[in-house]
Amino acid sequence: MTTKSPKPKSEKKPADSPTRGVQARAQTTRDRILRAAIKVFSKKGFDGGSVEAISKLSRSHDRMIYYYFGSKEKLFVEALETVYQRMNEAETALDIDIDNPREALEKIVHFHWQYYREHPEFLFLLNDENLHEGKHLKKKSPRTEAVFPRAVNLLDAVLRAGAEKGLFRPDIRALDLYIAIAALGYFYLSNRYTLSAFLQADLMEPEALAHWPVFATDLVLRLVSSN
Amino acid sequence: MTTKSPKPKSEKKPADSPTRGVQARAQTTRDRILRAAIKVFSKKGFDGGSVEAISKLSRSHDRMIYYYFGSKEKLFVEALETVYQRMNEAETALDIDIDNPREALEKIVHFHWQYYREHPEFLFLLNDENLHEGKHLKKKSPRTEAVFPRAVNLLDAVLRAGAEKGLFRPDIRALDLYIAIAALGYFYLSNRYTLSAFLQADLMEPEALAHWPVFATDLVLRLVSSN
Amino acid sequence: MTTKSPKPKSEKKPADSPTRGVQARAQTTRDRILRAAIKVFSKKGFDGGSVEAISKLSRSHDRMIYYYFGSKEKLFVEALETVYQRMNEAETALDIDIDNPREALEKIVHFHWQYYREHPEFLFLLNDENLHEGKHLKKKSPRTEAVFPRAVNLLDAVLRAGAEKGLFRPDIRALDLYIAIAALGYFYLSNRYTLSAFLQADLMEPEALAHWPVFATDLVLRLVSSN
Amino acid sequence: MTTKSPKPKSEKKPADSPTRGVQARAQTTRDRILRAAIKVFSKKGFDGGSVEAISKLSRSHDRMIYYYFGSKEKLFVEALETVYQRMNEAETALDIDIDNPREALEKIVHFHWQYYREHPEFLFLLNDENLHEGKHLKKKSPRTEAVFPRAVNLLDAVLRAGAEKGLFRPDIRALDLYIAIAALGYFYLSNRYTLSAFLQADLMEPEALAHWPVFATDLVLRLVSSN
DNA sequence: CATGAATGAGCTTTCATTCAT
DNA sequence: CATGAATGAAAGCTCATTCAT
Repeated sequence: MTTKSPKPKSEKKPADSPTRGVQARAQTTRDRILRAAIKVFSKKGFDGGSVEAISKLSRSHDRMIYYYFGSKEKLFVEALETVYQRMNEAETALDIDIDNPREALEKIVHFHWQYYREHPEFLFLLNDENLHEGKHLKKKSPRTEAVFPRAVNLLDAVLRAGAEKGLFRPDIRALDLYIAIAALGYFYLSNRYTLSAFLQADLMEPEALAHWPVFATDLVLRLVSSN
Repeated sequence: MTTKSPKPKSEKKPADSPTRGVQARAQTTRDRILRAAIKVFSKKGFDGGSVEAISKLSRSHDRMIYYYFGSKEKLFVEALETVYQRMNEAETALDIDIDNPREALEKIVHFHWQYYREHPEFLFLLNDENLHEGKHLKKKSPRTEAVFPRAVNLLDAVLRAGAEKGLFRPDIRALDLYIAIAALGYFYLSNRYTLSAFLQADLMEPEALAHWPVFATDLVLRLVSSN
Repeated sequence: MTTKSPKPKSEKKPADSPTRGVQARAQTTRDRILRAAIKVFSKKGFDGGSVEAISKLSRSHDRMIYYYFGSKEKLFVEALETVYQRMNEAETALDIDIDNPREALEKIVHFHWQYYREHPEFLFLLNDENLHEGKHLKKKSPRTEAVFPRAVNLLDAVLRAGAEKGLFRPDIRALDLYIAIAALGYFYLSNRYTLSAFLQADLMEPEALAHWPVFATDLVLRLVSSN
Repeated sequence: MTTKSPKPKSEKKPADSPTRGVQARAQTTRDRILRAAIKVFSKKGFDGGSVEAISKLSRSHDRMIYYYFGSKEKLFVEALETVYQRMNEAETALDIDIDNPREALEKIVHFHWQYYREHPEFLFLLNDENLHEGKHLKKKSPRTEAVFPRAVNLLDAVLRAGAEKGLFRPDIRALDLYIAIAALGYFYLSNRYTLSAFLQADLMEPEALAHWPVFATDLVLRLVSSN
C-alpha cells in the first residue's frame, strides 16, 4: 500500500461537515467496489477474478481499487470478512427460545441450510479461501477474532438447557455439533456439482432440496437426544 | 492428425513389440504430466496452476501437455477423474462384512475420514471444480457414469442387513447417509482453514483430529440405530 | 472500463486544458502505433506481422496496442481504413478541370499510377485484406460508407462533360472505367513479382516504368473516345 | 532438407517394376499433400496456413511434408509453381485461330476471365506471393523459365496477324497487352472484397459478372483496332 | 514408407500494478 | 477524489521442425 489508505475503512459515519458529500460519494464508490468484488470473487475465485472485472462491474476504475484497498489480496480479504460478518450477524439475530431446546436446535439447523442456500457467495468465497489454505486470512484479520463465540456459545446454551431438562445428552460438545450442522448444509450445497456428477443424482431437484433439511434435523436431534 | 490425442489413453499395456520402447516412454511422459497436474492443480486450483508449472514439475514441455491432453482444461478434467477414480477404487476395495452391520458402518466412516486425510489432493481438486460450478465435468466424462452405484449400493446393503437384524431403522436412505458421512469428513478437513480462523480453534491438533472420527461414528450410529 | 477503448479516436483537437499534455502524449502514442502497424502489416501481412514487431517499431509496449485498439485485428482494420482514407483524400484533392475532359482523364490515370507507386503500403494492405476475403472490413467500418461516391462521381462528371462536347462515347459507365483505371495501375505494381518471374521481364526497369502510364493513358483514351 | 528428398518430384512414371506399388502409394501421398497445400495456402496465405492444417487435410502427417518437400517454404513454392503451370497449360491448350485475329483476341480475354473465376486458388496464391515480394519464387524456380513465352508469343502472333490484315495497329506490344488483359480480369476478381466495400457495389452480382468481360473485350478491341 | 514423440521459440493476449496529473 | 496512460511479466497456446524407431 503506497497510496496511504485514504480513510481506513472508517466505520464511523461522517458527521455533518462541509466534506460530507465528498465522503459519502467515496463511501459508495468503495462499497460498490466491495460488492462487485464479492460477486466476482465468488464466481471466479481469487485467481480467476480479475481486477478489471471488478472495477468494470462497479463502474469504477482499476486505480480506485488500489486507492481504497491497497491490493487485490487485501480486497479479497475484506470481501471474505464482509461475507463472514454478515453471516455472523444473521446468526446472532436468530430469535432462539432457549426454554424450548429441541425447537431451538431445529431452528439453528434450518437457519444454516437456508442461509447457505440464499448466499452462495458465502460458500464460494470460503471454498476459495480454503483452496488457498487460508493464506489470506492468516495475514490479517483482527475483526473476526472477537466474533467467534457467539454462534457456538448459543449452541452451548441450548445444549445445556436441553441437558438440564433431561432432553439432551450432557456429553455433546457445542463445537462438534456446530461443525456437524455446518457440514451437513454446507457440503450438500457446496459440493453439489461433483456429487451430482459422481452420484448421478440431481441434488437440486425441489424434492431433494425439501428433503435434506428434514433429514439433517432428524440426524441432529437423534444425536443429542438422551435415552 | 498431429496435435490432437496421439494415443487415447491406451489402458492396454503395450505388449513386447519393437515399438514398446517408444510407447513406454510416451506413457511415462503422459503419466508424469498427469501426476504433476494433480499436484499443481490441487495446490493452486485450476486458474492458479500454470501450464508451465506442470510441465516443469513433470520435467517435460508445455507443448507436450497439448500433445497429450489438448488443453489445460482437458488435463484438469482428467486429473479430476483420475483422483475420483482412485477414491472409488479404494472404496470398492474396502473389506466389509455385511453380517456385522454396525462394524461395517464404522469402517466406512473411518475409511472416508482416513482417505480424505491422506489424500488432500482429492479434497482440493473437487473443491476447485465445485468453485467452477462443475463446468469441467459437465463437458465430458463418460468414464464416471458407470461408477456411481458401488459406494452407495454397498451402504444400501449394509443398511438393509442391519434393518433385517433389527439393529437399524428401515427408513434411512443410503444416498442420504452417504452424503452425510462424506460431509462430516470432507467438510471438517476441507474447510479447516476458515473454520480455524472463525471458530478460533485449531482443528488440526492431534487431539482434535483423534476425536472427530469418534464423534462422527457416534453420530452415524445413533442416526441409524433402531430403538 | 479499463482495457477497452480509452478515447475513441477523438479527432477533435484537445483544447488548451490542464490535461492537454496527457491527451497529447496519448495521441502520439496511439498514432505511433498506428503508423507502425501500417508499416509492419504492409510488409508482412496480417498473419506475418507480429504484435511485438509493431510495438517495438512504435517504441511502445504490446500492452498499449490492446489498450488503444482492443486487438490485433481491430488495429489492422484501422490501419486499412486509414490507408484507404488517405488515398481517398488525395484523390478528392485532385485538381481536375472538367472543361477539359481528355486532360482530366489523363490526370486521373496518372494520379492512380503515381499514388500506387508512392504508397506501396496501400497496395499491400489491400492485397492482404483481399487474401482474407475481406473479413476484417466486413466486421466493421461505418467510416468508409459515405466515402465511395467521390472518386466515381468525379469520373462520371468527366465522362458526361466529354460526351456533351462530342469527344467521348456516351455509353461508358463511370464505375467500369474506375475499376479499369485502378486495375491497370494496381495490378502492374502489385503483381510485379510474379509477373516478373513468370513473364521473365523486369517490370521495374526505369524504361518499363515510364512506358506503362503512357500505355494505360492511351488505352483509356481510346476506350472512351467517340468515333 | 536433411532427409535427402526421396524422389525429387519424379515426373517420369515409374515403369512396371516390383516397387511400382510402393512408388504409386507414395505418389498419391505426395499429391494429396500438394493438393491440400494449394487449398490451405490459397485460403490462409503462407503465414496463416499451418503445416498441421495441410497434413490433416491430406490425411497424412507433418513429418511427411518434410519427407517429401523439405520445408514449408519449399512446399509453398511447389504449390505456387503447380498452380501457375496448370494455368499455363490451359492457356497453351487454347484453340486459337490466328486467321481470325479479332475473334482470337476475344477468346483470350474470355479465357483469362473464365480461368480466374474458376480457379480462385490461382489468384490467392499469386497474391500471397506478391505480398511477400516474390521472395519464394526468387529462391528457386528453373521450371518456370522456359515457360514464359508461350502466352505472350501467342498474343504477339495474333497482334501481328491482325496488323497484317490491316485490322490492328502495328504499335501494340504483346507484353503490354498481356498484362492489360490479365489486369482487367485478375484485379476485378482478386480485389472484389475491398472494391465492394469501398465502392459500395456488389461486384459479384450475376449481372455485374456478366457485364465485365463484355466491357473488357470492348476495351481490348478498341485499344488494338486500327483507325 | 510411415509415425509417434519431442522440442524450443514464438504467438496473441491478459494480468496486477504504478505513474503523472 | 478520480482518471488516462504506462509498464513488464506472465499467461495459454501454436508454430515449424527434428528425433528415433
